[in-house]
Amino acid sequence: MESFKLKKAQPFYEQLYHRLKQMIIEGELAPGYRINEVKIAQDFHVSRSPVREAVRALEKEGLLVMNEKSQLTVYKPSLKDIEELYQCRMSLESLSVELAVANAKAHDIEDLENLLNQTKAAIDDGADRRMIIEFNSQFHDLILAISQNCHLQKLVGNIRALTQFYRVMNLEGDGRRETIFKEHQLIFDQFKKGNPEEAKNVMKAHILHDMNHLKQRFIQKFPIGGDVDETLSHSRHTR
Amino acid sequence: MESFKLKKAQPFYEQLYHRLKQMIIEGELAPGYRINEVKIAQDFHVSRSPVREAVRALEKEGLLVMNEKSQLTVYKPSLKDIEELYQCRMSLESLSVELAVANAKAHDIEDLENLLNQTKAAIDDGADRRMIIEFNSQFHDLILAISQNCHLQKLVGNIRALTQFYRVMNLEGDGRRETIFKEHQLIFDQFKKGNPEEAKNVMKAHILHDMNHLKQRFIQKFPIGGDVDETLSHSRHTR
DNA sequence: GATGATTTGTGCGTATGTATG
DNA sequence: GCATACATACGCACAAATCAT
Repeated sequence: MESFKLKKAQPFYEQLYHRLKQMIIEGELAPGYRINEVKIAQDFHVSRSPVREAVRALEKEGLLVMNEKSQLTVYKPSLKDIEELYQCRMSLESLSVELAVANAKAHDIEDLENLLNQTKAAIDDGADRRMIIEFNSQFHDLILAISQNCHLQKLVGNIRALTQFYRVMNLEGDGRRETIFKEHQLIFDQFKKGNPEEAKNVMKAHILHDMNHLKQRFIQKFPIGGDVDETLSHSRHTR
Repeated sequence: MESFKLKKAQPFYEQLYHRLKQMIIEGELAPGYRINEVKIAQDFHVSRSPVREAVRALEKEGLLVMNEKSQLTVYKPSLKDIEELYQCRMSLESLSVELAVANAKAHDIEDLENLLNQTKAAIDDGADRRMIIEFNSQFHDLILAISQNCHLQKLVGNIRALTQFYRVMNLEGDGRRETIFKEHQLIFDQFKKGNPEEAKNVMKAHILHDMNHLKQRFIQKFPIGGDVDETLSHSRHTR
């Protein structure tokens, strides 16, 4: 049963879109899980109309997948997806940082520095995983914002939902927090130097490292054929 | 022996999505035009439910824009959009061609060559604009297909709708058909040489040239503030 | 296959909110 | 402001497709 309360502010379909997205990314809706419009509607105490509209949007983002028989299931990560998505990220985010370095005003650089300082403090405090993930995401988002290209932001947004699937896994392993932080620092250095070309290279290397780490973790966790989970598709009879 | 499969009719919301998209790209629905769900539903003799679902999808693609008061209007091109979108294309399609050159099998290279030959023939025949646009798009699409990265294809698809807005304008001007063809040829040369790195550069240059040409045309056509059209918002009383 | 149970697709009524005069 | 017209958001009912037995 779902106890999430709907606020009347945004339209229902909008709120449902965000909430369902969050549920998928956080694993509340397991990969491969079959979605049922009626059940969602009941859980949220709304009709199917807004649910359907939200679902269409999630489909376009790849978080929900529809088969030939109009059945919806939750996105299921795979090794090939990691490779494909991180190739895309390398391409888009290296453009992002290139533009950002070229555009950056003094206060932008300050913002980045503050964010890194906060992150450093959080790491030293042994802050919880969720917070580190959040700070790391913010670093990439801030650069994106500084780059001042709305369409680029949208595109990165389009795959972000899927890449966030992997953010948790990305922190697993020895010294990952520190490694990622150091690489972010390297990117920041190029902001101070005002060198877009080199910033691009460092960003590309950073995302490549993440990708390689993820691929390795993924193979370790799901050695056979890359199938994430077959057992969860039955957890449907909640109601 | 192959069994003959009948296609099941697509759901209305799916068909509406494609049709509306086409209408927007081809200018049947003018930029800035205010969309009315009820009217669309009446025009297509369906109810508002499938219209709403189609509209949500188009919104996510940026072809329809919703303002704070829940009013929908058709996307309106701008100079800044040209720059932003073509920067994104440079990034994504240079990745695309890089991967494609690395992956390309003999038959892929043949396919590309055939396509270029057809294009050449069409240009020499003075074929109609629509056909040239189609061939040029196919060239980029084929490379994308060869690159074998589904997510990359999706991302390019996400901005394609908007860039197609500009494809017509892109052919306007002296010798544009020939110029574009020559640049496609240069890209193809790198396939034969099997040089991904250089293919990338040539592709980037190609899209940059298109962008610069478009910006110039755009300024010529809409000198004041980049506003495409104010007069068309009235052409609604079709029914 | 035939039948009942699910689930998706679609039409339509109504409430709420927004523009217009 | 006020009344009217109109657009959108949502709920609900029924039809069509699919699944299970």
